[in-house]
Amino acid sequence: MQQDHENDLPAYKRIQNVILKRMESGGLRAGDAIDSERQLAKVHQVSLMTARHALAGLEREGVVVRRRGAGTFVAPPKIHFNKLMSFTEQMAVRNLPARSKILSCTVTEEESEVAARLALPPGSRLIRLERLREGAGEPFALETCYLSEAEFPRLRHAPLERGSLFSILESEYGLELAQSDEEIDATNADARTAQLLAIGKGQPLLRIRQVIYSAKGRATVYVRGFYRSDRHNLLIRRFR
Amino acid sequence: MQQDHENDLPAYKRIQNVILKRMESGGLRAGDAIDSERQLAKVHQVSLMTARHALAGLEREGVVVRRRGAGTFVAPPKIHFNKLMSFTEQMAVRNLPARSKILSCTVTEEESEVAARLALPPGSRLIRLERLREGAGEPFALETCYLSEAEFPRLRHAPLERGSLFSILESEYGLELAQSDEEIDATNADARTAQLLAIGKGQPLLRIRQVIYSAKGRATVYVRGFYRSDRHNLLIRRFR
DNA sequence: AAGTGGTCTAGACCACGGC
DNA sequence: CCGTGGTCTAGACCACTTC
Repeated sequence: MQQDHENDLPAYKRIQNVILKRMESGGLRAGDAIDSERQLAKVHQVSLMTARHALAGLEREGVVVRRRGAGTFVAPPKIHFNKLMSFTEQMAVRNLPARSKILSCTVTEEESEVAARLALPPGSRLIRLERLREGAGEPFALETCYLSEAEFPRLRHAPLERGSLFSILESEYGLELAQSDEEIDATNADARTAQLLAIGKGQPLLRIRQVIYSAKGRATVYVRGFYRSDRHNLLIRRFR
Repeated sequence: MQQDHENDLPAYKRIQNVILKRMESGGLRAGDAIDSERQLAKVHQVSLMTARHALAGLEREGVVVRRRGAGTFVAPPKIHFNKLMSFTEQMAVRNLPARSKILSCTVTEEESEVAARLALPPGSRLIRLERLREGAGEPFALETCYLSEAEFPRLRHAPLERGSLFSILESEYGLELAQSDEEIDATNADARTAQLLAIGKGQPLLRIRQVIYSAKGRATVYVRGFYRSDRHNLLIRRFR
């Protein structure tokens, strides 16, 4: 007997899922003890190394803390540092209602610099989507994102007003987003941006230019955003 | 026979060290194949699981890439994203000469908000060090950092003009810096800051407020910095 | 002393990659 | 096809924490 039985997941992942589900459902709270390796091995009918593998994976992801001699415990609620999240998700964390107004959605062939950042030849046809982001009824940010039209042909006619772009990419195109590299600086609002964001001209803005990569390492989306610095705060964690 | 022989390191760490040493010495370059699990097991006289454990650890740290069916390879040189670096170190990466002008170095008891961020009681005596950072002869940033005077009594009389604060803390006080949490937004330069940074009043600045933690998890340094956005670009990597 | 995680063994079969 | 990493077994001893 070996490997999976009921479905095609490896045993260690099944164990992880059981634990994760118990945490989501509230059965396990921060600080609570998780079943020990030996208990898990017995309950799930696997060897000790497999139970260990499951817990080690959860520890690497930060959802669990292991203390020798003591046990394995649910990690304290993690603040989402350096997490790539859609605007919708960011607002959800803050418990704010999110809305997006689509200002334009066109195809351009003349943004060669953006094309280069997406590793596409100059002159490539790019979907250019400009959106005004609102949280709690207040304008929050002005975001322009670019994607290859060849790669996402139907996207222009998708219900972009409703769901987030991230979720459409993930569900409709099976795209798995993995990471983003971002370039951050400060600028002053020009007249149009100021008007859209309902602030005075010359007010300071955070400018974030990000290249979002898929799990396969492909540069997939380019986003340039201007964020009201009185409404938005970037939180970053760095390591030595 | 089991566990270590020649020294008190676990076998999997000894294997890792052998590989790391071979990479440092140039014997292994980016893209080169590492010995397979089975080879390592045979060479180091350990079981397959132990050799696997060694490679899995190296992969987690990003020094190695594993491809099923193909092998394990030295990872491409990693660009240092989200790395906590001193100003001096940042300049060194860019090959720019770094200089700092100390504007003031005093003790304050009235910065209760900063004290709170360092987990000190309000009214604590704090060293307050204000420095103008210059790179390539141009003013770059205005940084004010705070430390507990009780914890670093001699620091005020250290040669701060010369070495970086980081290196003094690490060498003189044996302090091991581990991470920093940073809050980033944009502001406009006020009159004094503008003059010091040699820019026009109202020009956009990146404001970074960071709490630097020691390896023991203790909040040790608080830094508030204003960075010329025309000279400085923040690079960040986020993960999904 | 009892229980925990950390390390380790000596094998096994599977899925995948490159030739 | 053969070699690779991925998963897994059924145990073992050690170091540590908690009681």
